[in-house]
Amino acid sequence: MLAIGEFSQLTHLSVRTLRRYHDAGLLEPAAVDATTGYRYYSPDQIPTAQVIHRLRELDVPLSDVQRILRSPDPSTRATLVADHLQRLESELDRTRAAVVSLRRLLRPDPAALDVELRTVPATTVAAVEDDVAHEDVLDWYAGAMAELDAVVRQPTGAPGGLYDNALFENGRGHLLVYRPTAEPPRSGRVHPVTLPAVELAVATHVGEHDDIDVTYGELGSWVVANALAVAGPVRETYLVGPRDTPDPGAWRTEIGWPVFRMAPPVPRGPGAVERRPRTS
Amino acid sequence: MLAIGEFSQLTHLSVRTLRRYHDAGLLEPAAVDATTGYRYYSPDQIPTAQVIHRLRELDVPLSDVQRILRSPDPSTRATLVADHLQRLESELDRTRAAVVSLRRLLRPDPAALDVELRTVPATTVAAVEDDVAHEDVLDWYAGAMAELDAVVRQPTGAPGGLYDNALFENGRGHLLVYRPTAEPPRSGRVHPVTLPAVELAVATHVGEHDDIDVTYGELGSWVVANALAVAGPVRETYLVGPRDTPDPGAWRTEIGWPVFRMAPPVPRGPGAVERRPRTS
DNA sequence: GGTGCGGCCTCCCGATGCGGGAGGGTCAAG
DNA sequence: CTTGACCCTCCCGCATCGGGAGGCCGCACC
Repeated sequence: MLAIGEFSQLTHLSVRTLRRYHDAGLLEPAAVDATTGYRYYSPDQIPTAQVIHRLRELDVPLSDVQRILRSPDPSTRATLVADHLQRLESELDRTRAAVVSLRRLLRPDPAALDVELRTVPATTVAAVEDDVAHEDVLDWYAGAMAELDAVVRQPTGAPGGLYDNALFENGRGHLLVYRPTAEPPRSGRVHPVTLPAVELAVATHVGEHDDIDVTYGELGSWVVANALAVAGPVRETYLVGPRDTPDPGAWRTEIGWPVFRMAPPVPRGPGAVERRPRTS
Repeated sequence: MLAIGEFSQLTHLSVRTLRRYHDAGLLEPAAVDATTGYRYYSPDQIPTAQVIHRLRELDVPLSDVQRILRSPDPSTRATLVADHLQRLESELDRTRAAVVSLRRLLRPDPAALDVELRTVPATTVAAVEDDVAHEDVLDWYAGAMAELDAVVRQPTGAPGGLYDNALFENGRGHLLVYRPTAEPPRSGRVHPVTLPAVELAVATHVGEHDDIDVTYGELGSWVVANALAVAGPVRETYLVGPRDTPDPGAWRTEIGWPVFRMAPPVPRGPGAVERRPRTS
């Protein structure tokens, strides 16, 4: 039996941390003196303590560590651990993207962005839509696009998506991906949707999506500078993407921000009702 | 001028977060209405907001973000950013090591560790020592070893180190690295030190140090199982290391834990004083 | 000019995981 | 028994984010 200080030396976990893990039910001492409250650990607990230590180094939350330790058979355990490693991978991707994006932001003199104002008529397309949380977007997108591809046989244009602004503001929002086709089918999650007519401020993003936020920002600046206001979900159109060519440098994504001309500060005739709608 | 909600849409930062960044002095709105407290942002602030967003994605603390933004010339800025990328790199290393170590811990049936009890006489060696914080250990070690190598011309044995237990318990502790030699010189930080005689429980760790903590734990179990107690700083001896061969699989590190035989629970004669010292 | 609702404000609290420190009991060498 | 290291509990602070309450503001609409 080991006092907490000795156990601390053997496991390289601080005494404080060991007490916390006890309170959290993560690593119960083999014995606790009922009168003094002294914790005593068994040498058998060293491996467990080390597993906890390593998982914490991987930023696995304590609750998940507990779940891993509680799972009795090694295969469940291995699965849970593998899930976390997966999470680490995707975090790494995110980090990589942030670095790319940051580089572009800090570049001394960025090239001016080409923005085009385009009037888009209402269109009926085959679509998949859902309310999705920010962190699930990539997975959801992959699934939805795959389903669209499987169902839509004869697309008449590039695929695209509509992304609710609330997605970024509140962490979740309404997403819609679509593929234009002559006779939009109804199958599984796929169903016909009529996209409303809008006026779009359109810019084209070149390359991977790592730094697409920068293009978003530049487009946003342009919109504001031209006395327009944002109205409704952003539209992305995937002109050239990974499905078309493996070369990321050739990818082209159109970003279209629905805009409304701000009402000029002059008296208007009774019929000329053109208001800036609420941005929802 | 943009209200906070519009600015939020353009930058993909939540309204709450924008307010926090204002309070923190990170991103001051271009104008604040004195009577209502309404924040108004200029489109020029979009790039700044995005830089903040990206830096935060890289887990740069707000205070450092502020420092980066406040630094006027781009080269200082680039240096600060590069420092953080450096930090990310080393974190990545740490993560990789944790994964390796975890794999070994979760291996179904680990091979039993060979432990040897060895009596080591007092030795005078050339040493560099210091109080070092946990996170600085690797850098300190590299510098100290380099200095030793430069000064000690004719080593008579493998290099080694003594590592205070407090290093792991409290996050900082006393470190000493040494090289045995016939006439320990005194030069710069290098000076002669007499290592006290100890009885060591010795195990050999094979390969990189990623999972050396696991070996530590197994050695610790052995020590406790054999009714010994830890006394004093751990000793590592680098029998074969990166300086000897580039093949990590051939590296050999001896871990020696100073131990004291626990006093048997029988009355002792007056001269037979053999006590378990306090572990400090 | 009034109304309604969405946007904005401030302030407080919780989660997370770690450490610092106060105040006091326990253990074992001498 | 004394002494000093060790252990206990409890409270607070850190950083960053989100939730929610309670209330003012502004703008489209009538």
